[in-house]
Amino acid sequence: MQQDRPEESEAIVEPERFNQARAAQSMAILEDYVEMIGDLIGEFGEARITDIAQRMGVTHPTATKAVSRLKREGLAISRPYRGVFLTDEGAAMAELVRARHRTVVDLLVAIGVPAETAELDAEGMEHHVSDVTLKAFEAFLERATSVSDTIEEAPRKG
Amino acid sequence: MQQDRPEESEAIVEPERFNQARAAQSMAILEDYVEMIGDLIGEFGEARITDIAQRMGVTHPTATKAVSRLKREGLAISRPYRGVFLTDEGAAMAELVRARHRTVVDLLVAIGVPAETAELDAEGMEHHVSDVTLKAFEAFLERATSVSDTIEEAPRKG
DNA sequence: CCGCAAGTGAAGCCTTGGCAACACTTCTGT
DNA sequence: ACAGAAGTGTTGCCAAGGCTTCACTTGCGG
Repeated sequence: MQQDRPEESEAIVEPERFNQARAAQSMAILEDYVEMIGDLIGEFGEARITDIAQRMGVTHPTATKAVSRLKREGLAISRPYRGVFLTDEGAAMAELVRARHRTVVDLLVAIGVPAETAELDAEGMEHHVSDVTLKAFEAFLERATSVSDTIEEAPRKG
Repeated sequence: MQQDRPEESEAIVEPERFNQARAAQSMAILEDYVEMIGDLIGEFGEARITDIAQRMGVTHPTATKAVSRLKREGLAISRPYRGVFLTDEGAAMAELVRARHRTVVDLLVAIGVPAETAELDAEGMEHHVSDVTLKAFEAFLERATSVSDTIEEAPRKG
């Protein structure tokens, strides 16, 4: 019953994608928090633990712990009983994450996914979208947009 | 500096997508193991802990623990020092996961993502693709396929 | 048939990301 | 000015998913 085991090369390549997926996962929450803190600072001028916790749907100790990790990673700073702020690095990450999120949502919508579903699914998917894939998404959207312009604007003008 | 806080409705809806993403994440590893076990059974007639561990890129105790969880969830069965097998439920899940994986990879490729990158990114993304989105992917692929048929076959026939 | 290598299991540890409970600050209204 | 409410921090707990180490079965070769 036992056939030959896969070649060495296969055996080594296979697990890599799982390792990569796991690595992406460990960044995912950090990215979510950074983006959220960026949003809050944009809206209120500061990000408070309670607000972060509420928006992330977790309790405040969980948010505190996450912020600790962000500080350890050099993405955020904070002083006791004061708000949380992003470092330059953190702000840059927030911007990238936000842009990627938009692109993923736009792509899903362009593919034909309902906007609300796109928003929900993008939240989980976005963290696994590599730079290469992101570029492909952008290129596709550009093509799709010009096509829909042709279709939608022609009658309007006519 | 402090503006008004968001409306109640926003405050409640916001966290939902994170909760959903987290729930998907907790299923992700289960799905990966189930699919992998299905693959191994298909190839060798049985799935052994060592092989599962090797393919997943983890040590064997980790695989053992994962299998324990699968058994607890009713997706797999096993006896000490014997292989691991899927229940009907587990086999059904494996099939769904496999099909979804293929669809996601195909979609990425259709969008213009290099095959190898598509494979890597799909591994992480697939677990966050809802049924609605999957349906949209399938519909898009059907359209894209017929279009490329038109483009590719026309010159061939001419 | 018996011993040793490979495979498996079990225990214990780490980190992460949740939680609740409790302690302490800050802020606010009287 | 101060008491209570709201916000924040701390501590300790849990489960999951990693790991290493060690013990035990299995199964195969001599």
